[in-house]
Amino acid sequence: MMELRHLRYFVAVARHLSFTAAAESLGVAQPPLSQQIRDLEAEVGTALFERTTRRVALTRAGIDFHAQALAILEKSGEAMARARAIGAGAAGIVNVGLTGSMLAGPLGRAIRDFDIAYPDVDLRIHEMSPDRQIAMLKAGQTDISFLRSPPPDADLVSVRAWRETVTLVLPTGHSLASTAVIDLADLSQERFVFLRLSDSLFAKYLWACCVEAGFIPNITHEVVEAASLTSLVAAGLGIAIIPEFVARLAHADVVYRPVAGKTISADVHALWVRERAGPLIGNFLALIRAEA
Amino acid sequence: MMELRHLRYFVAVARHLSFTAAAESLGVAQPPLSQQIRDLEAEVGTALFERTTRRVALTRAGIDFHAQALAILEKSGEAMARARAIGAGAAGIVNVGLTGSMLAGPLGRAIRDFDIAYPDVDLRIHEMSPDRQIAMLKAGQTDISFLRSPPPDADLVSVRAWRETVTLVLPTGHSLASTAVIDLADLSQERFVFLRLSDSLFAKYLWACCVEAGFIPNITHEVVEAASLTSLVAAGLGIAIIPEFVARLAHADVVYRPVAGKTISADVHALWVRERAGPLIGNFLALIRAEA
DNA sequence: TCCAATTGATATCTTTTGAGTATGGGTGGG
DNA sequence: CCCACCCATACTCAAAAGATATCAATTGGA
Repeated sequence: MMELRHLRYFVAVARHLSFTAAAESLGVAQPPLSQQIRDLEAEVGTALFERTTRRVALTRAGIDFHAQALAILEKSGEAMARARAIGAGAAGIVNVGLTGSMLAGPLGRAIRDFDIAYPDVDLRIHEMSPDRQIAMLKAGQTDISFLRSPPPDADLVSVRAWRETVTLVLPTGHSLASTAVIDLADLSQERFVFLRLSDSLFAKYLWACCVEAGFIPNITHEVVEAASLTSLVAAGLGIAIIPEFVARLAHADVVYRPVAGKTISADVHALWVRERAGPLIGNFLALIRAEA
Repeated sequence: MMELRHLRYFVAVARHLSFTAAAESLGVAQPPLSQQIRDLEAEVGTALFERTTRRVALTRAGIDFHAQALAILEKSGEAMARARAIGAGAAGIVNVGLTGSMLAGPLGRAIRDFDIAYPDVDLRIHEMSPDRQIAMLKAGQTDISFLRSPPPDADLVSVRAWRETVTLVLPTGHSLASTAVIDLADLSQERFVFLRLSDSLFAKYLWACCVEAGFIPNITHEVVEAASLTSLVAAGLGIAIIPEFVARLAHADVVYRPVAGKTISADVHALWVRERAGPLIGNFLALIRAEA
């Protein structure tokens, strides 16, 4: 059975056109080299060298085989190097699931840093709704996803990637639009747009903050995507409290105001399937933490 | 050192996702298989399988390596098959040198037959002057050449490929143009165009035929290419005796007449460098002889 | 023309390593 | 909780690769 050794030996003899010289370059004695070439020729079924005791030359079959052998040896080395790089987390593909409003924060900078630090890694961004992100993760179509306060799930690992502060969003004509310092308790009579309470831990947390401030928020609409909140506010359907980085996506017709008093924070979590966690996920998270 | 065996074993395990099943399909026991995979992983430097005692799965590095390994194994088999085919004379490249006037005869049909019989052989035709053909042969740029009566050469093997009869070429207005039977002796007072006597054995042979017929030909021009003779006759510079197949290339302004009496024949020889003679040359010549 | 030097092939012995057998350990199913 | 299945480990054996010594053939030079 042909082995790469045969090819290595063959290439050496073809390069030197001398068994003695090739053997020396390979660090073996000449007779075993002759033996291996002989075995190779028997396996291939035709002579690859024309040899007199004085000159060694490639046959036509040998010339063709030499080109093939070089390619095979190179490909073998490449395959090992690639596998090694992937194993070490320096190469491969990472499919990242996220919502569009996520890129304005540390994640956007981390992606840029990652491209520079790991040029052999193909980082693919998939912008999706939060529930679709969960589905894609479980289907194995994405490797990691970033969500604001996702529901707990037994199959998924969830760690906090970074924490954002929040900001109040008001329509431009709102009575508080020109007020500099607004406390949460000042909003007790307002109508609110919220993230959907059933799957957003952040929404539940906000609710609790309102209750603590002494009122139950009057929620007129619940949406799934954080960036949609701003649009609803602009449409005059209520006011909202949104993560700071979402506010980076500027919108006419609204104004942003900090919320005074107790600090309200929005956590972004990274999620992945435990069994599919490759070394790249760790590398990526490390970069995000460096940016946050 | 990685060998093809490692790849074969790896691919088998990847296919079955089971060491036991893979070992059975390979015809080896399971422990050596485990050992070889272990060695491979050590060589590559990263795990290729994730194995519990219950399930075997490819790692990310393993998935990539599997694709590479399949490609390498396929390429290895191909390389062997190709070399074997070339060695057996069923594949490769044959560079054929010839003059344009040669293709009208058995050679043209043999080339067609050869393309059908040996589809993996690339037959390349190089149309050249006779002396250039000799130079190309010696330089190793062509493998075989076809010449009418070439000069003997110690470096070259020369065998008769086929024999053609000859025909007399006259300008249309010639006094013998309407004569049915013409004997060589009738031409003693004519002006002739000949192939160059210094390198054409055929020309020397024709000269000898004329002498035998009782006259010394009055040669007005000597050329190198047989097809040129017809053009010179058409131009009224003399008459010529040319190989039969050259007459296939019809020309206005000339008429062809057989030469009565002793049969005059033109031999076409195949030439090649003895050391560079591959099996394809023999195959090609066999087809030509079948057509002749 | 002949001798010496060089090179590849052959024979034999040694060493390496791949393969087989026996067995242990861990996990999932009944 | 135990059994069965599967991969890993330990040990032995055989096959094959490698080393050494030697032969045969060819070429270059005297």
